Amino acid sequence: MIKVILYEDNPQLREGLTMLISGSEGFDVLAAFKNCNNVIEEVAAFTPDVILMDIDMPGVNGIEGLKKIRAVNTEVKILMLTVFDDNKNVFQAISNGASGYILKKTPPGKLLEYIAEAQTGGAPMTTSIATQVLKMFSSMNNEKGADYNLSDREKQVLQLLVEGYSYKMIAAEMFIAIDTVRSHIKKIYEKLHVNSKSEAVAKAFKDRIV
Amino acid sequence: MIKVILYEDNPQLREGLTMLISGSEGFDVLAAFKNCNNVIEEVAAFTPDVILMDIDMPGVNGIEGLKKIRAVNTEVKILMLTVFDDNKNVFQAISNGASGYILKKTPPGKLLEYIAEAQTGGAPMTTSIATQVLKMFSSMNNEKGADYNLSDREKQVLQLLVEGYSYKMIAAEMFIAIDTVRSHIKKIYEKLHVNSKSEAVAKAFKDRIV
DNA sequence: TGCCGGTTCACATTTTTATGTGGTTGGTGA
DNA sequence: TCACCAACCACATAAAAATGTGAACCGGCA
Repeated sequence: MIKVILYEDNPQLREGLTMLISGSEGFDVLAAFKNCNNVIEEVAAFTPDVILMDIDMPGVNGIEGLKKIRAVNTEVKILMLTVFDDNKNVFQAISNGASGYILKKTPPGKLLEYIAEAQTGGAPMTTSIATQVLKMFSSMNNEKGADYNLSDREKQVLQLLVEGYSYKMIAAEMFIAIDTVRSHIKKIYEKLHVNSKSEAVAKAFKDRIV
Repeated sequence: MIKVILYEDNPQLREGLTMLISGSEGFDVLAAFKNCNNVIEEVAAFTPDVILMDIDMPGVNGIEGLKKIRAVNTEVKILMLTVFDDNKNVFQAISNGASGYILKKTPPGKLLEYIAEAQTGGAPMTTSIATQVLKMFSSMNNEKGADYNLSDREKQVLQLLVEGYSYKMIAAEMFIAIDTVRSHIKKIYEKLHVNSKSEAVAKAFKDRIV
């Protein structure tokens, strides 16, 4: 028996979901609330397996509710429920430890399936959500394009600079003279269009050269 | 009719998948290859809707194949296929524009469903993969914890350091004497446990102080 | 009230960086 | 073969940064 509690401000939907879930074999709705004002106490009292959390609620919204719960409980599964596959909310939800993110228009059968998946540790999401998540990821990491034509040796020097090595230490590490380190760094600065160590380090981080 | 091409080095699996997919209503396997050596030409020649790409292939592996395709074609759907829900590969795949990521042990029915979902723009993934993706996301954004008790003024100085300002420029920017800048920076170094500008900058980036 | 931390400034010294101007070697490609 | 460039090294000088010591002012807090 999977124990569920429910946060949803719309009375019709709250009733509907409760009936749907409680009426299904293997599921039980312990309680349903119309806001997150006492979410911590309620979760502690009912110890549910899965929480269905509407995002668009007046007062304390679902994301806030999620944060509150996760601050004290990292175990319980929390499924975020929303009408929109809104970019910002998706990001907020999953970076705050939501177990899954599903649309309200999900058909009843799928919904139950998702709850069950969440309970066993899966991360159910509708494919439209998954698409968003993937897009966010790929937009985040792809832009490493410019490597500024740094040579291998120059990259190595830059790497050590980033790790806080002084010229002397780099020379020792790379078995070359300190003056050679200097000339490498001079070239690096030219290629990166900077003129100080810290700028080079910052640029290395920003442009993900390292 | 969904047009599929297939990259898989294992002959049995290649044959099996081909038969499964081609034998299903609405699906057709145009071709199946055992490596990615000519992936660009092949994709251009067959113009498939969906590509099934094994990750663990000798020679040019699936991730490389993915990159090659995405370099010239951002439209075709590419489903990555693997035996492991390996963290690094998942990350690599989705940040390089994979349309979905599924395990080989996925049952045949589900597999066809996933291909169809991919074709219509969804992002199919098994729940175990989705869990990984979510974990990656939340681990990425949550850790800003340590702010090292920097005072407001110290944060401001650090901010300017990161942007490549010299002591002199910081003094001018903040309307204080250069010696004051020095003492701020000294304190910053103490709090961050570093002893050079570039280390401080690197730490600021790593720990997301800025 | 006295102490603490943040902020401000000053002076002095050493170390590190930045810049300039050279040079040698070895491999690559026209 | 010759030009080019990465990688190596040297010497010199100016600028910047790191370190040390000391001190004044202010606000909050015990």
